[in-house]
Amino acid sequence: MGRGRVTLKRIENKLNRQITFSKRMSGLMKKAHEISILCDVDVALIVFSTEGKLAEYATNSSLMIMVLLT
Amino acid sequence: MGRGRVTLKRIENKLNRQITFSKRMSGLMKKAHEISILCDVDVALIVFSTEGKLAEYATNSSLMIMVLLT
DNA sequence: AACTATTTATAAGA
DNA sequence: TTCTTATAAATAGTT
Repeated sequence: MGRGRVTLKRIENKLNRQITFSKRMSGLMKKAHEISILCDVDVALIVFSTEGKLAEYATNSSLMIMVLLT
Repeated sequence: MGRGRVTLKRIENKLNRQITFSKRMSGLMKKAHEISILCDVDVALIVFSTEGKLAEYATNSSLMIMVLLT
């Protein structure tokens, strides 16, 4: 997407990696939300690094899973 | 996307709902894989309905979580 | 299961 | 670092 092709390889520059993470995480959560509504499913999504948990998304009914993992 | 706009509402037709689930689940797992590589993070993604678990995706290091939930 | 017209996501740029 | 925009990518409807 965007101005160039994606190369599936760790982004070495830390700032660029953080920027990409922030943008893509929004996209991923939006997609997760959409599939949950459109297809009437529950979704639990957890993203973490060695630093700890970075982000999470969960529909109501899968909240229990998130609690277990928090 | 595609030939029409998305309306964020449960797809009532069961076949269409299953088709959309299949298409979007592929997309979601691809995106999850991409962010894990590009941003060097671990991702766990679980999708289920009242029928049971439908799909899952997890990077190596978050496999433990998936095992807990299986 | 393929195709493609279009919408949507996003990499760079400002 | 929020906003823009050119372009890549996802996908809704179709076959």
